[in-house]
Amino acid sequence: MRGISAKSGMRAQAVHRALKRAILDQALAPGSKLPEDSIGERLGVSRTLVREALVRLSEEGLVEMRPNKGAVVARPSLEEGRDLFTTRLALERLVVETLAGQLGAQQEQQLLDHIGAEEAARGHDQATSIRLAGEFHTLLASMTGNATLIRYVNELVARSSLILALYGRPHSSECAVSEHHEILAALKAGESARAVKLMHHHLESITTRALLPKEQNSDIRDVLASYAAAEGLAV
Amino acid sequence: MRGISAKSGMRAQAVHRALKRAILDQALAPGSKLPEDSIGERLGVSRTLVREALVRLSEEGLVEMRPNKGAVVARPSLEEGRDLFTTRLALERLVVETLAGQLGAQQEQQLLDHIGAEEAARGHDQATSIRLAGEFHTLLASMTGNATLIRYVNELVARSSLILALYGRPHSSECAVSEHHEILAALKAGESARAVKLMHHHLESITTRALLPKEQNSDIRDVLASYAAAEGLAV
DNA sequence: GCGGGCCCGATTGTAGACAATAGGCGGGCC
DNA sequence: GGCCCGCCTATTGTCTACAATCGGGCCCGC
Repeated sequence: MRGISAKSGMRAQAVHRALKRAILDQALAPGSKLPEDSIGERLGVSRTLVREALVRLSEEGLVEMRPNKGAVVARPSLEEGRDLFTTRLALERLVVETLAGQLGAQQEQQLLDHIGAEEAARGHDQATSIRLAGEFHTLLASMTGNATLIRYVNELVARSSLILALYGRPHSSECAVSEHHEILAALKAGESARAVKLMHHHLESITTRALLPKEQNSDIRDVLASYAAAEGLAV
Repeated sequence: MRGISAKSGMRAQAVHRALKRAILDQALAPGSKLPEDSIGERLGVSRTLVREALVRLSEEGLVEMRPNKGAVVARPSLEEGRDLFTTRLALERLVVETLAGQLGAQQEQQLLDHIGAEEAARGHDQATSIRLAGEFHTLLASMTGNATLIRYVNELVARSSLILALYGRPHSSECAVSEHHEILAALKAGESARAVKLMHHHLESITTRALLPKEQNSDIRDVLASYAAAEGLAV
């Protein structure tokens, strides 16, 4: 079985996408080791291509390459996470400012459809729900037509998944769908300032809802308690 | 002569820096071909390392990799340039908002020193002058301590050099030093809004001073006129 | 028993060989 | 004479082999 099929030149890209998806799906959790041979063997390519993919991913901030020690899925600190959301807000602010009052009918429909899909997935498909929530933001960004902006928003949304995977509560992104709808409404109405305010509130609430619960749980005994219970150990 | 000396693991990075510097110095002009063997031979490394560096540079937007056709120094269109500056403004706005009223004495001195260096270079050393102008912005960004923000501002400043190399008038960045000084003053005074406004004006004036002279000169006859004159052709 | 240094396996770092592709050149066909 | 087609070369795409490095375990001296 060759997971990667296509012709020359596309395979490096395929490896990159495969790893990226695996990371974003949390099939590869933050901190996981990424040995070049194992990956290459599993994907049917040589270390060369795996290496290229890892370099790309490290440039995107999804993977950390430690010299002579191998690559791991990035494990951003909570502070890095907060900084990331701060930066993300600055860029998404530009997105809504650019888009306010400028959406074509087709784009509005596309956004409505997307929100519909989010509502459909809500509650019964956690993984899809989270993915769609992120894609709403990348979809908005893509409508600006600003290549640099699109690229950065994509990167930051992807990295946000890592942050939420590490520090987010379960179910924390559930109630965001209505906020997406409000943002769209403000954009349609051309109310730039309101759209910015809504986006601000939206991202802020993600960080406070999901991130702030920083109960400095660095005591390894507490951390291990639930695992111990799951294994029938330690009372 | 081995331009690259250091020990294992650092050489790929060295190649990357060498190429990046060459591009930013315009020793490698936008559009230049970047053949892997020639570069490797010149730098005393194998194509493997050159390739890794090129991949990194392409992720940073300084190099464009066309499948099976080799890499070239990126040649952003004028529209991409404008979008880039729009995005850059959004991020630098965050920089000054973050920094306003927060600068330590040591940081203020560092910025003053830098502006001093800019003034010293003004007029008689064009290349240095341009480089220092960019570094003022990366220096500001670095003081935020926001890793993501720093990284993106660095990238955009670097790419801005490409844009200015392609579309900028000579001497266009000469009068910017005083604007840097004004921004610093606003930051010291903690006047966030004024700092934002100054930064906005500063970047805007770069784009209008240097970029806007977009006299849709797509008629090849016009484009060639000056070259013809320089060669004593075509009257 | 304990600490430190050496050896060894696993993994990364780098090079060079081989395969595949693009684009130019020349020959042949209209 | 011009156009199309198939070789040919230069260059990229990918692999495999070899060298360097890290971390862990073992042995030894204390």
